[in-house]
This record gives sequence, C-alpha cells and structure tokens, in this order.
Amino acid sequence: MTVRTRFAPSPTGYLHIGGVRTALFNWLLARHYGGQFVLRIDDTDQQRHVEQAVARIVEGFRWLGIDWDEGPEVGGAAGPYFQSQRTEHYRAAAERLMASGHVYRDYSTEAERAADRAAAEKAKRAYRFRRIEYTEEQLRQFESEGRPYALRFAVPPGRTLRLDDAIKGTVEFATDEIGDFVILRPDGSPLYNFASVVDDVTMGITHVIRAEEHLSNTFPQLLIFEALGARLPVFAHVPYVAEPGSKAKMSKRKMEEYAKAGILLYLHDYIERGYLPEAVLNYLARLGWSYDGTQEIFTREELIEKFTLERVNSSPASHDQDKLFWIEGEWMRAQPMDRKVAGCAEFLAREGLVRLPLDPATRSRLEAVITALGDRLKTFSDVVKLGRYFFTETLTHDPDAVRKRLRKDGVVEMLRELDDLLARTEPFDLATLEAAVHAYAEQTGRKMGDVVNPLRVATTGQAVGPGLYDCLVILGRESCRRRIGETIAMLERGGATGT
RNA sequence: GGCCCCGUCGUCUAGCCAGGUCUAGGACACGACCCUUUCAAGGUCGCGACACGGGUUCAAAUCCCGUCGGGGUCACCA
Repeated sequence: MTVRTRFAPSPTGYLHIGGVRTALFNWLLARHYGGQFVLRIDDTDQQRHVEQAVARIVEGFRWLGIDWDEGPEVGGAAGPYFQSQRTEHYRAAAERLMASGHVYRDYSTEAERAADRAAAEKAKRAYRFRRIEYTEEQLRQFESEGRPYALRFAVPPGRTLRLDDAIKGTVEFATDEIGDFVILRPDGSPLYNFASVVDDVTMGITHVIRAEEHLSNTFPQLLIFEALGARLPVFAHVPYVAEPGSKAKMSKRKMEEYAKAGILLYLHDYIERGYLPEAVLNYLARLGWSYDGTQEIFTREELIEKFTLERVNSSPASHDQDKLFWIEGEWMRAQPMDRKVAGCAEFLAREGLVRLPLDPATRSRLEAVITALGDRLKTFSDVVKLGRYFFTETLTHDPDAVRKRLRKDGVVEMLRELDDLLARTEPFDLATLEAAVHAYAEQTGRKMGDVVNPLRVATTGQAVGPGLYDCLVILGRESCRRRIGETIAMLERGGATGT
C-alpha cells in the first residue's frame, strides 16, 4: 500500500508557520515512503478571493520546495481538489448513510437548540444534541410544508472508541460524550468533520497528520469512517506551536502584538526578508521533531530519509526565532557565490540600488561586497542593511557613529591627511592601503583604532561593517576621497545631528 | 464545568515505551575570556532543567496515583 498524505489549507492566503510545519510533516512522510502528497483546498466557507489566496499558498509551498502530486495546478485522478467542487461526493455519501440508517433528518429550530444549550449550561453539563423523535404525522407535515432539515449522525450510545494515534499513542473516548452532529446543513453544504472524512476516503488518504486541536474531532470522524465501511487511515496529531518563550498557544488576536515584538509568524514574512528556503524547511522540521538529539542541520534529502512520525514530540514546541536565525546563517554560509549574488541582487534592485539584470561591473562589485561581508550576511536582505553604501553615492551618516568616532578634536585635520594619503597610495589595493594606514598611525603616534574607525565612518557613514580596507578597495579611490570631503564639510557645518 | 491531550535547562531537544550506564547529553540564546580597527565569524570556559507531592522498587527523569499548570473539545466554525 502506498502512503498518501494530504494538507488541506483554507484559502486565506496566509500560511502560518504552524500550518506549514504540519504540511511539511505530511510531505516528509509521503516522500519518506515514496508515496504521494495531496494538496486540497478547504473552501467550504464561501470565501471571496479564493484564487488569489490559493496562488499565495501555492507560491509559498513552491518556494519551500514542498511539491504536491495532486491538487491545484497539477490535477490528479482523485480530483477535484477544491472542496467547493466536491458537493456531489458529500451528497452521495450522505445518501448512503441515510439508507443505512446512520443519519437522520433533524427538523429542530435554532431557538430550540439555543434553549437546550442554555439549559445545559445552567445545569453545568456539557451540551449534547440528542435525536428528537417526531411522530409520523409531524414528519408528514414538516415535509409538506417544506420545512428545512439538517442531516445528523446518530451517535451510538455506550461505546468506547479507541484511537491509536501515531504521535499521541492510544486514546479512548466514550461515544456518550459526543452529541449527534450535523453532517449536512439544510442547504446541502457539508460540515468539516464530514467533508474531511469523505475526502480522505475518496482520495485514498492513508495517513492523516494534522494539528492536535483535531484530536477530539477524530472520534466523530471515526464513526463516519466506520459507517461508510471505509478503511481507517493512520492518525497523527501534531502538537501546537506555542508563543516564543512560553508554552501558551499562539493566538490570532495577539498577532499584532507579536508583530510589534518582531516575531514573524507567516511564511511570507520570511520570504520577504530574504531567508533561504532550505533554512526555513530545516528549522520547521526540527520544531517538534528530532533525529538523534544532536543533529541540527539537515538537507531536504536527509529530512526525507530520516523523518518518521515516531520521532515527533508529543508536547508543544514554541517558535524560536533565534534558532531559525542561526540555522539561516549556517545555510547562508554554505551557499555558492552565484546563489548569493542572485538573492542579494533582487533585494538591491527592489531598493533601486542596482538594475536587473546585473551589468558585469555591478556584478563583480556585488561579488566583492558579498565576499567582504562574509558571515555577516545571514539573509539576502542583509545586503541592503549592511552594504547599501556600496551601491549609492549618497552618503548617509549614522548619527551615533558620527558622535562616537568623528566629533573629536583633530579628526577633521586627520581626515585631510588621510585623504591625502589615499590620493598618494599606489596601487590602491588591500595590502598597500593597510601598510599605508599602519605607517600613518605610527608616524603620527595614533592608535590604530583612532585612525581606522573615523576613516570607516567618513567613507561608509557607518560604525560597523566589513574590514576597512575591503571597504576602501571596493569603493575605489575617487569615491573614498569624495566621501571624506563630504564628511569634512558635514562636520564643519555641524551636521548629522551634532553640534 | 464534563471529556481528552501535554508537562526535562529561558528555548529546540536526547534519555522515558523495555527502571540502574543520568553527579541528565547536544543545540540556540545568554555571560566571561581569547582573537581583533568596528561588527560578525571562530576558539575556550561558564550559567542553566527532570512542574509538585505521594507510592512501587535495592534503585525512578523513566512505572502507578494525586495535585498544579498549559492546551484542545463539547457549533447547522474549520
């Protein structure tokens, strides 16, 4: 039997990190066993911009390298893959259950149910819908007046359901805890528990890996599988992803708060910041799963080879952005120059700092910048943050840097001397410049830091960055001298928020 | 509230199922030092956990019970 897994996002367009992890586990399991991964769109709600949302979801998975064997854009034999287009399946399944006596027509009104629920609440009991027995006469009357009805599942009393969950282990649940639940609304639209089972059965899903909030839902679903005479899939309920630094579940209401705190929760946040898909994939896989307790870095292939459900943790994991950032750094360091150039160029172009495609001169400058940046480059967008001044002649001084390094007695004088030194240094390369600056410091009796740091700020505007001589060489003699002149002018007029 | 799931360093986790090898291992973060013109990187060292209470046992992070804490579910939401 080949393994078939699925992920069924609702088309809001936002791929939450927890959801992506669930999808990843499904994908990994399918690939591990050489099976298929199905993408199914859960659009049972009447949503408005389904197409755009699906495009975004598709884009997210493609970016990560999670491919699907069946689903939107690729089709497949078990289609359609949009629940809104599968109403015929739900209707047919409901009819079978009706014929076999597993479901019944419920004519109850909203008011009746609300009253029951209120009574249950008042009595501090759980509310369970129980079948209302109508007389033949009532039924005839309801039918003749066309009174709307929902289809409900008649839950058998007194049974204990048993689930062997691949992550949670054996879980038992009494059917007495389950009220008769609706499978089809009066308008014929299915409810999640029903649609999900019908789809899983008709699509031949063998392993249902989903968020643990569905664990309790599984028991009514078990009843539906049974009534349909379908073979049970393996269930695996994955623990939720908690807030950073806590065991509390992330809440949708606190999204703005998280964003303010710099916590990124959507896949697209990471795409937009220029993270590497390999790193995000690696991080997500390790969140709640481990191989041997020591290995942290996994390639896509290793993940496929090593992933099993037994190694998925049964307790919640909280999102650890620092760790993701570290993994990102590890992956970035391992990338070849071409990949870094391509990734960085995109972000520079977005800022209007370079034009695509790169001309040869810009390309070789970018390569030099990337080499100089070294491990400081963690995400592609870092090239903008750390190396902007290499791609624009507009010098922007960081006020803190100016205050700390330039607003000192004698600095302007020294900068004039250094400008003169740069004018004379020949050739204008790393070794020669380094020797020249060293000699200058020695001759004038200055500490290296007192020469190098002001020179850095004078040429780049920033207090931090790659090695100074790397910067000077990449900028070139003319640009360096022009910038020094500009800095001196700025200092003399008391600019960059100083006095 | 009933029912169900979960509880090892701040965080991700190994160990738990098959009790001793655990004075609990690794990683991120954090701190110190080294290197160093800045910031990273790298190196060395350090800080730091079995939620709590009982029980079983010669022996418990591991098995059992209870408490506490977190989460889910009890919808004509998904």
